[in-house]
Amino acid sequence: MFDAIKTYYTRLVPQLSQPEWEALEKCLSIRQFRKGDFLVKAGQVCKYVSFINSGLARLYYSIDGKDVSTGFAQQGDYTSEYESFLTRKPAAQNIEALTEVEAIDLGYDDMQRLYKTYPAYQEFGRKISEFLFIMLNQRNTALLALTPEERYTNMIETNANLLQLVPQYMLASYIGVTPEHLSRVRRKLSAGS
Amino acid sequence: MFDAIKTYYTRLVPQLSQPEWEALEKCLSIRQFRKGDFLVKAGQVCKYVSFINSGLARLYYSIDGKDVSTGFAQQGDYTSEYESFLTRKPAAQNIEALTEVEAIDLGYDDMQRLYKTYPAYQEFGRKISEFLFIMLNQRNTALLALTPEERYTNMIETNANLLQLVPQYMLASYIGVTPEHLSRVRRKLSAGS
DNA sequence: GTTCATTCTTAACAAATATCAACGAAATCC
DNA sequence: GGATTTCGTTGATATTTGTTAAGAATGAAC
Repeated sequence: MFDAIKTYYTRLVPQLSQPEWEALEKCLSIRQFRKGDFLVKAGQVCKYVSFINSGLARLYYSIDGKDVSTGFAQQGDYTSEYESFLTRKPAAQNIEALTEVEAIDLGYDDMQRLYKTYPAYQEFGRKISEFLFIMLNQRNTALLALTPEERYTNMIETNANLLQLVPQYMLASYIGVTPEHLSRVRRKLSAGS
Repeated sequence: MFDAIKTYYTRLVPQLSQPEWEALEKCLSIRQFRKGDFLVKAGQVCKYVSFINSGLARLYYSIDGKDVSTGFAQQGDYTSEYESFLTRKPAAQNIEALTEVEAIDLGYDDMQRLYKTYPAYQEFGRKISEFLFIMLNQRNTALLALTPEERYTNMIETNANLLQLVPQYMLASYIGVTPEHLSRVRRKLSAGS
């Protein structure tokens, strides 16, 4: 049931003991989502960090009626509106299931209790936060330092599988342009090669 | 000598014991910078997290010969090219002293040793990482959801002191526009009020 | 297999912002 | 306190990207 998530934890904190793992396991619960369902709705507090056991979800802002995607979570990834989760304030972003999704949730109170009781989970929490910081920072760097065209070719190289799974207009906003403009970028790229 | 930084730590981890504090204190060292000096140079690995004991520093990318400021650290703030510090890879950003700066450094190896030895520092590291994530996420949200004008007025309200201390062209890139454009934004604002 | 909705592409036009260049003001340095 | 550099403003123009609208392609539903 929780094999995949256990692998995830032991990769970050290899010395996790059996009792520690069991304490965590007791806190985990499974939620099922259908395509189009929301794991998190903007405006509501994000109550969980969710491990994606299967399926695909996206994280996005809804601004002036337009979506701006900021990330995608696949099987084996963690996802959360982490700022909301940490601050207990309403989420600015939505998390939506792009396919059927099975998520393994860990709630805020349980997480704080694990932190208090087991130093190993402090370490896990630190490493997760560091990881999320690095991801966000890399995305920022790319948005600042690269052109839309470079960000798109980058994506082809590093996230080829997402190009298959995600509609192009979602990738467009992730890359930081309109769908129309991404279409132009693609045409230009295919002409020049 | 280390009063300010001790306050900083005990605010994040109130239960810090005397031996724990002393273990940290042994790792701290002070560096002095003159205006224009670099605390961190892009291309080199960032070796420290630095507490600003006095003065003002800025964090910025240098892209195509142009600066893009991403943050400012004042007295009482921590600063670091944190992605480089965590990953031990060359920094993408510079940290530059905008005034004389006195910084209290904590090195990577010492930090890892503190993490290993004292759970309290795991907790500190977690909270710092969470904080940095939230800061970065808020900046992202502002860049996505607000106009340059809104970001500027926001800054007036929340960071009034920085407007005094930092040249306008650095604020411009922080806000995400050219200095010329910020100048026009300001003119428009003063006309309309 | 036809219909309907969704997605992608294309083109013409519009808007926001950048670039370039010049000038004036302010601060800094001998 | 004059000279020099740095900084901020302004205007003309250029570029990038967004907007709107239409149609083509794709895929799902019946």
